[in-house]
Amino acid sequence: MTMRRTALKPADAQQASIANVAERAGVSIATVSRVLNGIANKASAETVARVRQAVAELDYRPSSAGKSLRQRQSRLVAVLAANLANPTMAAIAASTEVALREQGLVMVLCDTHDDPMLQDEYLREMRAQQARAIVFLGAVASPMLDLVRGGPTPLIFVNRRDPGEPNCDFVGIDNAQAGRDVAAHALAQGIRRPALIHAPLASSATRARVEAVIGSFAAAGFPIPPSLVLGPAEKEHLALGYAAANLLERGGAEHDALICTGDLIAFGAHRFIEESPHSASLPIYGFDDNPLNDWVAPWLSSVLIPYGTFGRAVAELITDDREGADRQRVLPHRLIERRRS
Amino acid sequence: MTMRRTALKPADAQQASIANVAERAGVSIATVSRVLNGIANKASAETVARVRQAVAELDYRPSSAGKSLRQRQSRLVAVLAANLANPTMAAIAASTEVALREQGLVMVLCDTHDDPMLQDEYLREMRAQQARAIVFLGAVASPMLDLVRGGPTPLIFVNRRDPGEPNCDFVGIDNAQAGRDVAAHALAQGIRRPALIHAPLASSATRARVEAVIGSFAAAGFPIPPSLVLGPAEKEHLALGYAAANLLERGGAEHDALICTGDLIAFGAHRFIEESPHSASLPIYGFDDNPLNDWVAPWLSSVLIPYGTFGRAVAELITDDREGADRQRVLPHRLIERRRS
DNA sequence: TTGTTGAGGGTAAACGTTTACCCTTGCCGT
DNA sequence: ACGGCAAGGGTAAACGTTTACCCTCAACAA
Repeated sequence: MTMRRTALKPADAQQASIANVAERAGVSIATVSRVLNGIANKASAETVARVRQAVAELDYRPSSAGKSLRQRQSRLVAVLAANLANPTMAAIAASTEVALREQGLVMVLCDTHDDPMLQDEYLREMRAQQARAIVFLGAVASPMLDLVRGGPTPLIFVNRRDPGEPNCDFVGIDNAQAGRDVAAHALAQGIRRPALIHAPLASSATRARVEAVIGSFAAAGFPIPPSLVLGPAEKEHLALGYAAANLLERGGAEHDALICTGDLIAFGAHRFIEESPHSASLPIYGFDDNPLNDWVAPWLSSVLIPYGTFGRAVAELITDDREGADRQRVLPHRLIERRRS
Repeated sequence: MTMRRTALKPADAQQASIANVAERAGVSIATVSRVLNGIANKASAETVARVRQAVAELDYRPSSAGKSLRQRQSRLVAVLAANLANPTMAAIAASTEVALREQGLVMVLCDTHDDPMLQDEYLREMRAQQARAIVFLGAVASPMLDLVRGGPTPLIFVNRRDPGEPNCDFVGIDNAQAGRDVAAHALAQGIRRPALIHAPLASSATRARVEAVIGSFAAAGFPIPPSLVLGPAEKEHLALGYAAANLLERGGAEHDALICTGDLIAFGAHRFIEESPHSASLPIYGFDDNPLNDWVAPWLSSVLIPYGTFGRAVAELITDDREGADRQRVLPHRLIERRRS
C-alpha cells in the first residue's frame, strides 16, 4: 500500500487559510468553520472526519486577524503591571500567563511604571487590539480608566483595587487580616515597640496592612507612634527601607522589631542594619514572600502571598460569565516565620 | 464664538472606524488611510488638517485586526522565555517591553518552561497571530523551530544562541571574555584552587563561560579539576548550588573560591556555606548580577550583564532591515567586585 | 396526499484596513 | 493646440473569518 501523494506545502508556503482546508476537504468554507467551532447538527460524522484530516494535513490554525475582525474580539488579554522590576509583579505575570494559555488566551504584558499617562496609552492600544480583558497589577487612577470602566471589556484588579471603584473584580489576599496576623505574631514574641515602615499610602493593600498593624498593637495596649513618612524621592522600596532604617537609628528611639509593608522595603532596612556598626540585629517582618527569600533572606519573616495561584484566579474571573458569580477572589495567606540561626 | 455642536460619541459607543473618520472629515476612506500612513503628495494641507481633526475628535485608532488582516502582519512581538521565574529573564522581558513600545510594537510574553513541545505550541500560536518577530530568551531545539527558521518571521536569540544555527540574530555578551575576566580577577586575588559549579552544559552561554574559566586557569598553570556534574534532578539553579556546595564539603577537597555560572547557583551555594558550621567563608563569583544583589548578596562578585539595554538591542534588530547590517549585538559586561565587609 | 420537522450544507454579507488603478484638473513645454 | 505630468482624491478588491439565511432531502404524522 503506497502513500497517496498529496500536495505538500512548499517551504515558503503562506499559512493555510480556511479556504484551503475547505477545498482539500471538498466542502464549503462555512462547513469547515462550523466543524472547527463545534456547531452541532451541522455536519455528518464523515464530513467532520474529512475536515479534521485536512486541518491536520495542512497544519491549519485559524488566523487571529480574521477571527478578531469578524468577532470584534481578540484572544489577547492585557496585563498592565505597575513595575515589572518588582519580582512580585513578575511572579504574578508568570502565573497568569500559564493560566491564560490553558484557556487559549494570549498574554500581552505592559509596564505602566505607575504612570497614568502611560497606563492610558496602553488602554488605548488595547482597545485597538480589542483585548478580551484587562488585568491591572497595581492600577493607578487615570482618565481612560474612568472611560473604560463600565465598558464591555472586563477589568480585573490584582492586589490593588480599582482606585475609582472598590467593588471591582478583584484578586488578592485579605490584607487587613494579614496585618493582624503579623501583629499577633509579633505580640506573641514579646515585641512591644516595633517600627512600622511603609511606602506612601497610595494603594488599598498597603493602607489595609498599615491600619491593621496599628490597630492590633493599639488594641493590645502598645500603641505604635506615628509612622515615618518618606518623601516621594524614595520611589524605590529598597532605597526607602534603607533610608527609613537610617532615620530610625538617628532618631534614637528604641525599637524591638521592624515591620515593613513589603519585602523589598525589608531588604533595604536590613542592609542598613547590617552595615551599621552599632545596630543590633532585630526581628524583621515583611509582606509578599518569595521563593528566593529562603535563600537570600533567611532572617525575614514574611506573609506568603500565593502569587502562583493568582493566575488561575484571574483566568477564572475572565472566563466565568455566570451572573451571580462572586467577583472577589480572596486567597489564603500565611505568615512564614524565619529567624537567623 | 460658540463651539460647534458635534455629534458626540455615546458612552457605550463602538470604537470609531476609519469609515466614521472619513465621513466626518468629508473625504473617502482611502484618503484617511493615506493621511494616517503619511503617503506623500496624496492630500492637500487642508485635507490633512480636516482628517487629523476628525481623528482627534473621534479618538480614533486603527483596528489592529483590520490592519493585520490586510497587511498579513501584526504589531505583536512574541518573547519566548525559558523560565519567567528567573529574575534575569524577567529583567530582559521588562526592558524589551519598553523598547518595543517605543517602536509601536506590542510584547506577548510566553513561558516555555524549557519544553520543546510548549515552545512549538507557542510558535504555532504566533504564526496564527502573524507575529512581527519572535524573541527567544533561552531557545531549545524543536521541530517547529526548524520549520520557522528560514521563514519570513525574524527570529532573535538572546543570551543563548539558536541551537541549530550559531550564526543567528543574537543579543548577549561575550561569555568567553566574561569567563576570562572572572578567572583573571580571581588569579590576581591569589586564588589557585577554585571550585567551578555549573548547570548541565545545554546552553551556549554556560559552555563558553565554563571553557573560558578552565582555559584561563590552565594557562596560568593552575588547572581546575574536572567540574562537578549534577544530575537533571537538580533542575533549579538554587537547589543545584546548594547541592554542589554540599558535595564539595563532603569531597573534602580544599577550595579557595567558588565560581558559579549563574547568580542563582551562587545563592544556593552561599546558603549551604552559611548554614554549615565548619565551612569557612570564601570568595564567590557569579554571572548575571542584578540590582537586588547590592541589597541581598553583598558577598557576591558577579559579572554585570546590562540586561536593561538588551531590550533596545532587540528592538533595533527587529526594526533594522538594512541588508549588510550586523545581526550580532555583543554588549559590554563588567565584573562587579563585592566582598563581605 | 400534504405539511412539518430536522439534518446537512451551501451562499454571501460583514468586519476594518490598504492599495492598485482610475479619473479630473491645472500647468508646463512645444 | 496638444501631449505630458504631477497633484489630489475616489472606487473597489482583497485579506480570513463567522453566521444569518436559504435550499434540499428524508422521515414522519395527520
